[in-house]
Amino acid sequence: MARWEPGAAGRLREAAMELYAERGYDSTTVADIADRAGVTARTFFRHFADKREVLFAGSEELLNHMVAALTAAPASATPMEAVTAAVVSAGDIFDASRRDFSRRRYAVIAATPELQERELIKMASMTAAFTEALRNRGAAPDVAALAAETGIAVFRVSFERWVAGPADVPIADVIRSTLATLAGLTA
Amino acid sequence: MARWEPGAAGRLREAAMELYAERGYDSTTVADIADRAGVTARTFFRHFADKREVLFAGSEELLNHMVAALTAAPASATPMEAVTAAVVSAGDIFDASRRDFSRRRYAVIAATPELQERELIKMASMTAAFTEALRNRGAAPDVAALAAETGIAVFRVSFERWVAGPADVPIADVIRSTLATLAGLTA
DNA sequence: TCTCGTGATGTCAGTCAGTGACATCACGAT
DNA sequence: ATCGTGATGTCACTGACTGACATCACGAGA
Repeated sequence: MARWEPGAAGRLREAAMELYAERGYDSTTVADIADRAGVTARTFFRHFADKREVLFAGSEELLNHMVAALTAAPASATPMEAVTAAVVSAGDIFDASRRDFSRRRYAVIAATPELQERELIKMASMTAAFTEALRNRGAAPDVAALAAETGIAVFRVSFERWVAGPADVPIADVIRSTLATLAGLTA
Repeated sequence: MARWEPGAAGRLREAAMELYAERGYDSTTVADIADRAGVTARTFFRHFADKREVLFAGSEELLNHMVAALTAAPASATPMEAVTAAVVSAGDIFDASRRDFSRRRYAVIAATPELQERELIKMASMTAAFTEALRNRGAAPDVAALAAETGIAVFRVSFERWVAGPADVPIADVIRSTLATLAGLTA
C-alpha cells in the first residue's frame, strides 16, 4: 500500500472547488481543503502558490494552447484572423464535458473579489502573450496590442455567454457569434 | 497637546509609498508603515482595508470625477465622445504637481504582481461604471460596454505614456494623442 | 536480496496579514 | 464640571504562507 495516494494536486483542486462552492471562499481554510484531499496544508502549498491559484491551475494550459493556435495560423492571415483562430481553439479545451465544472468555477469566482483579481491578471497575461505572438508574426506593435486586447475581450464575453447559455452549444459557436456582433458594432 | 496628530491616513499613505519604493512591497510590513506614520498597525487597518489598498485610496475620487464628466457631457454627444470627455477630465486630477508621485507609485505597482491585481480590478470597476453611466444616457448595452472598454484602455495607455514621457506635457494632451492614434488604427 | 538515492509528504516552529472586543483619552457640547 | 464621541491603543486570536528537517515507499543498481 502506498504511503500516499497519487494525484494529490487533482484531489486538492476538486476539494477546493467543492468547498468554495459549498461554504464560500472566505469561509474555507486551506486546512479544510487539505483535509478533504487527504493531505496536510503544507502539501497544498507545495502544489499551489496560494489559496487562489488552486482554481487557476489550468489557465496556463489554455494560454499555451491558444498561443500555439495563433502561431499556427497561416502567414497570410491578418492579426485579427490569427487571434480569431486562437480564441476559437479554446473550444478544444472547453468542450461539453467541462461545461458543468466551468459553470461552478465561474460562479465561485463571480462571488469572490479576491478570485476576480486573480482572474483579471490571468486575462492580462493572455493579452500580453497574444500581443507578443502577433508581433513575432510581424504585426505592427499598436495593431498587435489592439488585436490581442480585442481577442481576449471576445473570449471573456463568449465564455460568460457559454456558461450561462444552453448546454448543447459549443463555445466555438458562441465565440464566432460574438465576433460577428463585434463586426456589426464597428461597421 | 493632542493625543494624536491629525492626518493619520495621509501619513500612512506617504509612509507606505516610501517604504514600498525603498525596500519593495514584500519586504515591508504593515507594522513598518504604521511605525513610520506614528500609529499602530491596528490604526492602519482602520483607514485601509488591506496592505494593498493604501496605494489606491485616490482611485474612487478619480472614478467619481470621470463619471461626473461623462454624465455632464451634452445629450447630443455620442457614447465615444462622452467617454472622451470623461477620460480627458482625468487631467483635472493628474496635474503636473502630482506627476512625480504618480511616477513613483507606478514604478512600485509595476514591480509587484499583488499590486497589479488590485490595479486591474480598479480599472475593471471603472469600466463597469462607464458602462452603466453610458446606458443611463440611453446608449445601447453593447455599444456602452465597448465604448467603456475602449475609454479605459485609452486611459491606461495614456497614463503610462504620461509618467514615462517629459514632465511638461499635461496628461490631457497625451490622452487626446492616444485617441487620435486609435482613430487612425480603426480607420 | 540488500542498499541507497530520490521524491513526495509530514511535522514543527515561526512571521505576518487581518479582525474582534475592550480600554483610553482629548475635545467639544451641554 | 460632566458627558458623549471619535480616533486611537492594547490584546488575543485566526489563518495564510514559509523554511528547516524528518520520514518513508519505491525503484535502480550491487
